[in-house]
Amino acid sequence: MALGISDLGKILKRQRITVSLTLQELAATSRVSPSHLGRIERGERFPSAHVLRRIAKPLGFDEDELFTLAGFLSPQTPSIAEKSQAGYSGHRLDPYVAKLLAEEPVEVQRAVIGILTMLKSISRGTAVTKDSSPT
Amino acid sequence: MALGISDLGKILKRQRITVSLTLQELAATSRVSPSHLGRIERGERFPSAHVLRRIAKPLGFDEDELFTLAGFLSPQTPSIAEKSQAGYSGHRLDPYVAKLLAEEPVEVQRAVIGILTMLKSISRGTAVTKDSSPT
DNA sequence: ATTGACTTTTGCCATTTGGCGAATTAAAAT
DNA sequence: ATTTTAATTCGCCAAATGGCAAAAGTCAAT
Repeated sequence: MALGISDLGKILKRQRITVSLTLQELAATSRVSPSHLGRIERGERFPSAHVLRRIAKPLGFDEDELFTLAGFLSPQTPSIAEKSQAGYSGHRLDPYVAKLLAEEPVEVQRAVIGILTMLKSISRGTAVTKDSSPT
Repeated sequence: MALGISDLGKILKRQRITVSLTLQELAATSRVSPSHLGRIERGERFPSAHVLRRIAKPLGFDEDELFTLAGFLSPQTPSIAEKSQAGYSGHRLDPYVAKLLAEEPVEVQRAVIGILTMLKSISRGTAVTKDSSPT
């Protein structure tokens, strides 16, 4: 990881200072003890996700921004379903398909995959590549 | 939060089963000990963010999806709100399904929907072995 | 200097996470 | 059935988190 624990501490402290909060004040609004916050800032402790979440807004951070900073979340996570519309060029899930399928219960979704897998293995065996697909 | 720890465990276990991994296999690819994974699944331990992050991809989850599920991230993310919020009771696209389907060309994806629609209309209208049950 | 009110740091401790190895349970194979 | 093998759970332990209360350290006005 590119980001050491003490770096995170420095970032947090700098941010706390620029929003001009004391450890106690931040502790009060975030419900994390001031001593613990202090140790986090000087790199003696590593904040858990819960703590990170609590101090995010009081410091003016986005939750996932802080998570990324802490190395919990990787820089930008491409979500497979909707989020990836613009991203993935070759392999992406058609939004219309995603929408329709999402309305089915999960068991049905999985069953669909099961059927698809069967069909694929069948067509692998019999080699029927007919490309006469109507639009 | 609406989601208890044992729910998360159940979710993780179900997902592990559907991708057909054993605890040891998941442990191997995620570098989390099988015993710990087992305890997490049956709700005896709560996974830290690090662990959550490690097991996300092997299970076919999105990182932030799992984080949201675990209550670390709030489901505030604009466009995908329903994905995690309406969440585990119905109207959401299973990430594993999405992943597999996304690897197929769009025509295949559409064809799958076509088949699904056919099956639904069949089961609605006639077909399915009806033994003398008047409605 | 000294008192006073704050802010930060430190000691100590309860609780939890997570790993390792052994034991138990489940599954296969002979 | 029994032996073999793989999978899950249990016991124990090291390490880390996080809180509380007391001990510094700061800075102002006396």
